[in-house]
Amino acid sequence: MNEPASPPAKASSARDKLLAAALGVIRAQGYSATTVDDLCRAAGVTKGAFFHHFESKEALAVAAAEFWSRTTGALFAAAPYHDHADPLDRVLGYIDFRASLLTGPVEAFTCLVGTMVQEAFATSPAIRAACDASISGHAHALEADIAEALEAHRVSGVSASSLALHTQAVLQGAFTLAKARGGPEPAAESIAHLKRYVTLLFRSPQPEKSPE
Amino acid sequence: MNEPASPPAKASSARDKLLAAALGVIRAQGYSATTVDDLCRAAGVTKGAFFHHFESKEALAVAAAEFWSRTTGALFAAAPYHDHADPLDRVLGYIDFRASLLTGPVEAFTCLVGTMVQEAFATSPAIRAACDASISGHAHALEADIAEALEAHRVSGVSASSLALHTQAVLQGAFTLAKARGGPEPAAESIAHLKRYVTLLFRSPQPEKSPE
DNA sequence: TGACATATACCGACTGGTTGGTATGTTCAT
DNA sequence: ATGAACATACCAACCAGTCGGTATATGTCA
Repeated sequence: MNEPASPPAKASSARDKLLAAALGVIRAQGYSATTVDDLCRAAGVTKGAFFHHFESKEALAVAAAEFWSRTTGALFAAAPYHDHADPLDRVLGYIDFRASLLTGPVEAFTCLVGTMVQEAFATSPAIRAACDASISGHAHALEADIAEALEAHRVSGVSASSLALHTQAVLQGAFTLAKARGGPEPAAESIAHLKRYVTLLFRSPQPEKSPE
Repeated sequence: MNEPASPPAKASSARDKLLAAALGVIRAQGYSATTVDDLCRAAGVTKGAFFHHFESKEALAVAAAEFWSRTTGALFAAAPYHDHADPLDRVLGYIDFRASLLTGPVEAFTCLVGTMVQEAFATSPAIRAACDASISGHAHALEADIAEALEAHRVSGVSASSLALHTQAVLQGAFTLAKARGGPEPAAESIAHLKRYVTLLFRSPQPEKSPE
């Protein structure tokens, strides 16, 4: 929120190790089932270091959500799909890029904030808000390309923000199915359906009536 | 699994109360954060009764997933969308019915097994399997109508099972977004996108090439 | 009929290990 | 020597699960 700009420009090591460890441990075990000791063990730090850097377990979760936003934000910002000239190609490229990330064990490609918000939305307003900011922020980054594509292809009756959020819903649901099934296959298929939806939406002849 | 047919044909009261209470409590707090005492308090029974009927907390979760499948299965079986003559109308009616359920607080319309599998998929094979059975079973109930509609409208390149599973992914993702945002609106919009996808899929001119 | 056995359903105090968090240091760069 | 960055020992509350007991229904044999 309102940190003093940046401590001494060099972040403390234990804090970074804890945040990095939290991404993996919480995605695999969930937030509630993850103990402070689990996180300290995974990060190779002591409990004293944990509570030196974080006021509480909940504060670490909020910081982890922000850390997640930063690291995934950088990953997507550096992805090659931005190079396409046509905005629709950039949107479809984003979807392909998401599909290409579905490798390794399930806990390695699923979403930290999606997992956390499921457990904590009703009990921790701070965690809920941090997870919302992460998902909504990521959706917002897509919105410009989607809006441009909608205009270029004269698609009406669909808002860019709504479609951007829908892509995130499909991805979150794809992760849930992957967890239930125990593998990435259903997630890959769902993302393929999402791509087909976007393709159909931008290719279909425009109806003159506006939907509800 | 292999119970002696049916105890004395009259199920025990404490067991039913615990299962019914579990649906609400676990959806609001998550599985790990829900204690056995929480469940006993909500059900109005004692701990002795809990462990008389369930071997462990994990066993209750598995039984709750099965109970969830039964009760939601009955709800959807009794829904009016089955009356449509056209199979596509039944599929679209199902989607509308799902949208109509998005009322009240978030924890009242979200999915028990989707919530549980997020936390337990990596730590409890039994819970993961029970949640998978619930989601996959529900998808399977849709598959017949979808298959019929695909054939009637000569849609190719999309399998009924894949599309059925995708509807569940969208719904699960819609719930995740609703939890993050704190209200049903994003879920309703995502379900509207799903309906648009199905509509476009069944109205679009068929390409001769088959997708990957 | 009634004494006795058996089984199920339930009660609630108790336990041993765990939990998030604290109190009190120590180390080390400035 | 001062403060930030750790480390270690500790604590009270909490947790899942146990255990000895009670209540009640049903069967059964004399």
